[in-house]
Amino acid sequence: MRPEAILHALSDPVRAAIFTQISGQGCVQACSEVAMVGDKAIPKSSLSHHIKVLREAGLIRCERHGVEMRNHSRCSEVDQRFPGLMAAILSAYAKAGA
Amino acid sequence: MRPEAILHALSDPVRAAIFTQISGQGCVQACSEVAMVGDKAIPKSSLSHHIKVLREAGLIRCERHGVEMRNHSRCSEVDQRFPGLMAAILSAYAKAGA
DNA sequence: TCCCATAGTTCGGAATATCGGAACTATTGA
DNA sequence: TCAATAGTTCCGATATTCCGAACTATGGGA
Repeated sequence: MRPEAILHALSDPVRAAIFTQISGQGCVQACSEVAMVGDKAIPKSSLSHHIKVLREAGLIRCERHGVEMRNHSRCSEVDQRFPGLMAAILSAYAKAGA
Repeated sequence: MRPEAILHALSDPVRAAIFTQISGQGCVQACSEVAMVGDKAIPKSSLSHHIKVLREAGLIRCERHGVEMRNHSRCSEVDQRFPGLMAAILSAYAKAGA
């Protein structure tokens, strides 16, 4: 879980939005449920790539449940290792988006 | 001053190291003074590019003083806009580097 | 003034990464 | 076994990054 990977993962607004969705809603979402960012549809190959980047950065964990993949946020683990980082990043995006 | 630009700028360990140097030492450093990261020399064209990325992200300000360029950290301005962000990122790198 | 040294920037091509459509794989239910 | 759903992988187009070489800008002598 390297800081550069985390920052890189979240330096893409689309991935940041996906991660916000995943960590917001009870920490579980199938990929197809995050396929819209704003009013823009994300092609599924791109979505798959984004999910992979988030996973490899250690930000989410993915489990197959039947035919779908569930994405769990790993906020608390990240926060334990890098206190305040997630919160600061997400609130920066929230502030800028507003 | 967009969060994605800040995260992108600092998602490169070399740039993060350069920024740490600039914001550490009294907030002023000529480019040539940050040309070493660890024991690795940064080619000056790359350094110039890195400085530009940091500048465009709003993380530093550059002023020409005679023949040299002085780089000032804009920590406090960034912190005012996105509280805790800089500190969290730099401390994450510090922790990971150790 | 002219030339040189110093400090950065810009150019350009090679290496690398990203995006997204099309084809593929995995799982479930009929 | 077949069809449908959910993701992944492949691959070509595009965009980014890296860095050496050439260029620009400033100041200090002779």
